[in-house]
Amino acid sequence: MIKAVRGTRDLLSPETETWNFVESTVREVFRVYNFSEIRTPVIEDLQLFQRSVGEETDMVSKEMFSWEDRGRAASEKGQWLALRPENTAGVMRAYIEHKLWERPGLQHFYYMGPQFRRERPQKGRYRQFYQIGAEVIGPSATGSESPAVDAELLEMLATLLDRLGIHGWTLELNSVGSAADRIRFNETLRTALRGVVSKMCVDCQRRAETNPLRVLDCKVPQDQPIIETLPRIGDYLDEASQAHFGEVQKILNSVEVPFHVNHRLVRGIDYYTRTAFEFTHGSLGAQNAIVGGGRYDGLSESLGGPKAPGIGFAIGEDRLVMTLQENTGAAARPADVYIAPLGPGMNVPAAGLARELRRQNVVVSVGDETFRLKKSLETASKTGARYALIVGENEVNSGQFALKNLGTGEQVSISRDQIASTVKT
RNA sequence: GUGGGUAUAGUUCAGUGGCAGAACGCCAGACUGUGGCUCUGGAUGUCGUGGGUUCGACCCCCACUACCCACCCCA
Repeated sequence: MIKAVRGTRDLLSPETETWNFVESTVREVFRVYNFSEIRTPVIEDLQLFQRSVGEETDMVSKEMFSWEDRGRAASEKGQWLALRPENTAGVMRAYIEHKLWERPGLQHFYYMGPQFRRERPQKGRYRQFYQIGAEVIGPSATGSESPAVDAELLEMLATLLDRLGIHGWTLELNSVGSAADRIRFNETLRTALRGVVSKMCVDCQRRAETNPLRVLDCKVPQDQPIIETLPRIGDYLDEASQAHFGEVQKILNSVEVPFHVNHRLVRGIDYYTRTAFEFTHGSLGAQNAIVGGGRYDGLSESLGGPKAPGIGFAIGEDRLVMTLQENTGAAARPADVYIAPLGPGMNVPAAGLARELRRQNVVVSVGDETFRLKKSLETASKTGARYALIVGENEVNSGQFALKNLGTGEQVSISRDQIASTVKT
């Protein structure tokens, strides 16, 4: 048997109803913040991710699906392609490629779609997973660097989660500083670690070399007291970054979006600067982040574009749906009417009736003339149809159809032009 | 990439070195144009794959694969 490949899965009804609910709510909420949709390709040039996400990150160095495409001629070298592991880089690529800074004002984008990372699957983590994200990008003159943009984006997320009925989320907020701040802080951190790292877990010993920032993220209980003694990035921010971070918090407080500052929050993508954040949810097990994001003031330049600061986030849709299904059980959407053709030749009038009703927006499901009535009614009620419409010789001859309410058991005989209105009320 | 667990019917799971099981679901009949309830019957299947031990393996051993959970990383 051919099966879905490792880390991928089929989404079936009724779960797809929850996905549709999420996506339509997202479109509604994002619309009032005046974001518009962007769709970028699933396949991109490998270099796009090497230069934005960072060559040294796990995402690029270990987790990417990439391959060399065939050249046009057999002798020609092919281009290295990759399935996108995230969507911010693609959006920024499109922004630069189409010179979207020429459009008036600050650009507000949102996207939803599959992303691909070749990781070991586990709860809330798949090789093909779905992200819903938004990005705000523009030249400095459009106000793209303003802390108000950060706060607005976070407020939009809070509104979305509330509207979806997700309770118990927490917003963790930090500032990772400018690129220059990060370099200075990394030096300091490395120095500080030199004295204590031998007493820490093996992972931290490795991180101290490869990516010292991640030591702050360590969850091993024995390491916690040591981590408390390490320098905080908050103390190494330049004045502008400090002011920015302060203003973001001030606005969030004023619009009553609860958050807490987590000085140890760091993120695994190179392009993040200043504001970094995560929304987490307790019910998810180890993969508890449902949203992650931050500011990326230098990303455009690193992709060869003009200065175009921005900020964005990505929601893990798979994880979000998981939290939702613990609260609300999604129900499959049944038909309004199940048409039961009864006896030879009845498929023909049944098809005509079905077409007529569907034109009036009635959800119709049709049986087959070979079914015995008992079987038709049974199928109708098992699949949740609200009404059964019997189409037999008697009905066709008289023009009066038997319409049975499957909830109450009540049955009426009505003419064909009364069916739609009866069923809808 | 590392560690642990699991693999038997459509689903959830029992099971024993000697005929492959239950519940639910599915199909049919009882009831020829009236569902839900009930009763009766049926099909469920390469017991994950490949080797080995054995008179005999779904069971014991080895390898592989897949899934789940965790690490790592991230959404």
